Amino acid sequence: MPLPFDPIDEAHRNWRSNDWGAADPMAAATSITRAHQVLLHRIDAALAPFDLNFSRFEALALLHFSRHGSMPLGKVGDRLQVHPTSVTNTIDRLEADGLVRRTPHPTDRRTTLAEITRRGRTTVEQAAGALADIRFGLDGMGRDDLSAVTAALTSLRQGAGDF
Amino acid sequence: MPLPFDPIDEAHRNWRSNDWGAADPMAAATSITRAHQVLLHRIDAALAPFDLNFSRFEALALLHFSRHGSMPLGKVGDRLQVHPTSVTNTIDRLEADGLVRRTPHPTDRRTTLAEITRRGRTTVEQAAGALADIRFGLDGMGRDDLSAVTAALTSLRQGAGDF
DNA sequence: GAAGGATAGTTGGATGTCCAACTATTTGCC
DNA sequence: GGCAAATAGTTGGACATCCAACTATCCTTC
Repeated sequence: MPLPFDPIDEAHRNWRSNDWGAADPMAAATSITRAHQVLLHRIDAALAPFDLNFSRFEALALLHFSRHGSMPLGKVGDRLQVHPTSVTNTIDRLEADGLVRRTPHPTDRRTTLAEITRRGRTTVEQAAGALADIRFGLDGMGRDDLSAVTAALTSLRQGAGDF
Repeated sequence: MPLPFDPIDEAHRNWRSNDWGAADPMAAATSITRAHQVLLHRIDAALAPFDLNFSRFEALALLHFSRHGSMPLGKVGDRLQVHPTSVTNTIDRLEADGLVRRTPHPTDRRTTLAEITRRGRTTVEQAAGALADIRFGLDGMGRDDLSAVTAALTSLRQGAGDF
């Protein structure tokens, strides 16, 4: 049941004809919002067989690529740009599924390390394959569009102080 | 506390060197996810003085631009691409704040109309101004980047069956 | 070397989204 | 006409995210 017109294009026209200002940014922001929604849905569907969602997958992949297969929880949050409470939640769930293990930091007793297990490694590799199969939900976008989006959003992320 | 490197770029390199496949789509999907997170935070902050979030603002703007200032709840969900439950929640809150009013459909007694109030109209106009002031959280992106993103994501939305 | 402030992680509460199931109405079909 | 199927909206439950507040530990500074 697709709409007979592009809703964002329609909104864009309305904003312009009513002089609400910033019509172009409005269209871009709305596009990003909707794209995120579509992607998340597709990605989570592809990860469901592994009992993962995108957040848990990202955390697992981060640990997998880390030098020692482990990392302080706070650092996980910094890297994935999520709130400490979300890290707690994410790691809780991964630990319950045996994909990650909490370990005390060798010298700092405040710190807890998340360490990926053997099962975590095999799972994340299979899950990565599933995501690659669906091209991260981006089917329908060509190579050019892909790199255009990534490049254009880099300045936004930089402006937000990510790096 | 920005990271000393671009985390998505880093992930991109890891994916390539480990032959996990679809490294470009991965980078694009992760960029969109993070961009959405940044935008939503900035937009919600700008809307907070009006007791609105982005969802409620979108619903209000949709009603404002509608021909009769009212629309069936289901149609609101179709246009904003959100679940019926979310529409109920959104309209509940708008109605509690006196920005919208539920009205029975004149001929179909299953249907409920959401009708924007006078206060809703003045609020949405002020809120739109606040969003225009921050360029929808997209400061840091130039005109070209803006239109590039919107254009590139159009094919994604179309592929998702939006229109 | 002890006190005050910073840092790491968790808990509880609020919000928002989705899904499954439900009620009430309307439509389609014989 | 009447009954099955479709449609509109709501409710309750699951889940994820954030914020504020809290405990435990470390660091700084005098």
